Amino acid sequence: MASRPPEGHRAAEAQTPLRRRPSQRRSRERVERMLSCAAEIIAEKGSDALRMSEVAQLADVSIGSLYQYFPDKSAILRTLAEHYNAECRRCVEEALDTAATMDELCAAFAELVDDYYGMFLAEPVIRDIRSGTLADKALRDIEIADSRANGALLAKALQRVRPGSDLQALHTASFLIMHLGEATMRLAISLERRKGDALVAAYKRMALAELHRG
Amino acid sequence: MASRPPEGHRAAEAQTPLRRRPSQRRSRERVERMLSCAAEIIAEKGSDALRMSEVAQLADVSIGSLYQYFPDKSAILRTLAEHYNAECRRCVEEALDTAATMDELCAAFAELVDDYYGMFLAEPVIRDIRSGTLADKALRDIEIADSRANGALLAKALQRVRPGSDLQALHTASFLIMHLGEATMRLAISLERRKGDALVAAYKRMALAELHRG
DNA sequence: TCCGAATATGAGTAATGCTCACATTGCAAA
DNA sequence: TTTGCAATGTGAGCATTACTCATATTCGGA
Repeated sequence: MASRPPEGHRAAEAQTPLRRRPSQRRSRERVERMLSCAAEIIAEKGSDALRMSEVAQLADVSIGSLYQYFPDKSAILRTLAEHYNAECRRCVEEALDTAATMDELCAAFAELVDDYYGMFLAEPVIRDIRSGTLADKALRDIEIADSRANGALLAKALQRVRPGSDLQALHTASFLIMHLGEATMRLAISLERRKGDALVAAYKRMALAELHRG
Repeated sequence: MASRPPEGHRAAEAQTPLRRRPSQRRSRERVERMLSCAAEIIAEKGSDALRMSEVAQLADVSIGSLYQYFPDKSAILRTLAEHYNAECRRCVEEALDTAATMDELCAAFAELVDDYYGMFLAEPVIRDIRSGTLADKALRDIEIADSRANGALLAKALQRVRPGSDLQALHTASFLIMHLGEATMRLAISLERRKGDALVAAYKRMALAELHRG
């Protein structure tokens, strides 16, 4: 057949969900358009209602072109998810990296939780993609990897602030705290606002207590 | 095997997902067969790979008959989920209702977590249906309702053991603890065994600390 | 200007959830 | 027993949708 995926240059290259890497400007812009149109549709109707044909139509692109770059529907969701996760990770890193004492770290974490919650409330696409309303194994794996990455950042900060802790235990606890944070957000946004707020507050208390204990 | 969902006697009975209630013996047995065959397929290949045509074939029933009772595919999953949830709820109730002191309650809770984890590990159908690998809004709602019900049981026990607490806060915390317990299980079973065990242990510590604090 | 590679196209295929018009069976009253 | 109606059973076929592929077009550089 054709020359297929970008003949792997570096072995370590994380596999892009893209089937074909757009090299010319035209195609790069088209891929951008496909993604933003997909996000638009998700924001409006939810990812369950995402139809490949509709993405193509809205992006003014043929279905064939869509599949030229995205091997399947899930690849679009994955690309969007990874995009948003990378953004969030930067926030987490920035928030936690500056804390020098335990108290500062706890304050930073508390603020981070609120920011995260605010983002879930404000961003329909994030809300939808992470809402677990997805039948996508790959998406779940991405989410777990994201929790793990955020957990690593938290563990690093904890170790800096209170050295000498058991590293293994630190990573486990941090991973869990981050993952349960996401679970809490997902649950909270599916409830009426007041109850959601209360849940997030309860989670914050629980997580902070765990941080203090170590 | 079992005798169907509780034949709705009370008006408050939640609406069965069944489209039509089988009244004659033949049809009752057929519906049983449909459900157990569906469970069998899920155990073998996962609910993603569940095909209505395959359920019908395995249960030796026509597709038309399947749809005579289950309005759609999701209804099968919902029925199974509610069945398992009811079973679990009975365990939770039994475990928590006998505790008379705070220490007893904590011990009961700790044992409950282990039992729950064991069940997730042992039951492929539960594992699959609750694994979030589902694109089903209705399923999510059922799961949330389940957390809420289990949370109510925990709140009741807490109030008995340590009266005079803020009821509202108690319910919020209990709901969250139960829901995060499920989130932890789901995460744990998708990891290698050792790491899963460590996560569950970490969750247990966190939850017990929260119980003690109140 | 011209060629090979990159890119674009959309009619067509396959898989599958679900419907519906009709057939069969069970039950009870006549 | 017969009869009639409701409950139950059937499966060919419809509708939707993810995805393919043979072909056409465009781009970039020689």
